[in-house]
Amino acid sequence: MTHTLGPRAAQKLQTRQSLLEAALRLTEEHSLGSVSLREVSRAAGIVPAGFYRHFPDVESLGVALVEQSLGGLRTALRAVRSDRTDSEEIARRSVQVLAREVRARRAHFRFIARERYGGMSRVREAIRDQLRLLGDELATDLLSDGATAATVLRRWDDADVRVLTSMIVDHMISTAAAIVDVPAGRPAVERRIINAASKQLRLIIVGARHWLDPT
Amino acid sequence: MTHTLGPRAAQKLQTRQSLLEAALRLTEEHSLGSVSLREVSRAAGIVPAGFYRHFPDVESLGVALVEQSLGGLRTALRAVRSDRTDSEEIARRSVQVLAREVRARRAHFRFIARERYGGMSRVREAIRDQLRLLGDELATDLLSDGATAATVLRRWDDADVRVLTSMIVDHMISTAAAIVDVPAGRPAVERRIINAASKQLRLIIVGARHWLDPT
DNA sequence: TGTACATCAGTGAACGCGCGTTCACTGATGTAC
DNA sequence: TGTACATCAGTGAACGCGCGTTCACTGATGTAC
Repeated sequence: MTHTLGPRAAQKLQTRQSLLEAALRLTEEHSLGSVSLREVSRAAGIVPAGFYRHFPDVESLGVALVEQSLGGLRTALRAVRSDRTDSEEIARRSVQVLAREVRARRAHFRFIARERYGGMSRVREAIRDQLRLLGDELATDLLSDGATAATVLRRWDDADVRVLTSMIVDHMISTAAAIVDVPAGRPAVERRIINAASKQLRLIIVGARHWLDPT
Repeated sequence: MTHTLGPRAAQKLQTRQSLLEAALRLTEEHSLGSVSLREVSRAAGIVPAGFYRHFPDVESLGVALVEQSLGGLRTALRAVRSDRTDSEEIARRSVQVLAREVRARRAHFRFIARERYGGMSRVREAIRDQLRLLGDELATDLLSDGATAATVLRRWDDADVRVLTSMIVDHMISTAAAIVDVPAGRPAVERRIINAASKQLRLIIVGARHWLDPT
């Protein structure tokens, strides 16, 4: 059985969370690579030496942050696709969920966009792994029995399906990056981006539908 | 008239170039934000104080690097599209040119991919501006008289054309980022990425062709 | 329940180091005559 | 062409500062009996 945490363990968890949140906040300005261990510790309200009780270095904290961020997104997207309708509908709603998630956890996505290519190597790796998982899950769902998309996609070979899903995932992350870059308080710009993203995703789907017989 | 540079000005230009190249080399490891003025100067073979004869700070050097990198890509792509054939052909050759450019100036593209979202704010801005120009140029070319694509695209409104071209540009940069991330000496992986990228670009084109009458 | 000892999250001081920036300088190149 | 002065790319030393890491520590929480 998982027995309740004692006060000590609970406090430790809370401090750990403070460190993660502090890093997220500091990452809005620069990338994680230029955030110092002392800065994070200070922002989390502990002394620098205390940092080592939680992570061996800032990069490891970054890896934890990736898992927290993209793990959450995966959960949210799984929920959308679970009650499945046709692929257009899934697409439209996926963008909606993405936009909602991005708004709700803007800092997390800014972090992912920042670090995806710009970050420290283990952080980049962690992101790549999580995005691969996202693509795999999407492929499974698209090929599953219930979805209408399956009737088209079942004629594709597996490699092509993965090409498609990784394109969709890429598009998702680019969209998140673009939304996150919108200066605060410019909802019109944000709406334009979301609009464009929906169109682009629909364009991908139209392309997929006509892939095997382009005329 | 532009008269030949004296030895002094020529030497200055050469040092400036050394600084840019040094920054590019150092950027293969970390992002520019965590490269120090002293590191760059050292790598370029001058004393730290000498740096200020060329740039007020590392960020400004970054902006110069963006212009050098993406300016070159724009020139190369303009050449591809100038002898125009049908859009499918343009697409295929664009990916080829991109792949060739990326191989030829790998460090430049790693830099762009790194800094696009992860970098310092003025560098990000410079990249955004250059990519917007790339998208504009592509839109102009696609709508121009000679291209077959024009017969389809002329029925689109301008905003939709820009949605399409920015999608293509995004795809291009993602592809470059992916290629650059390939560990050296894994040509098979690189070929797989280029292959996938070509398919994805073709899928975009198929989608565009059927955009106005899906079914 | 009470006691004696173990654990360990967080402390506070100390260290050596590379950083960005300043400054007065040097000496080769450039310019005016 | 030669001379006298101006320019300015690069020098070298110095500064104060925040950094990552180490260490012995404290005192609240946890555990065994």
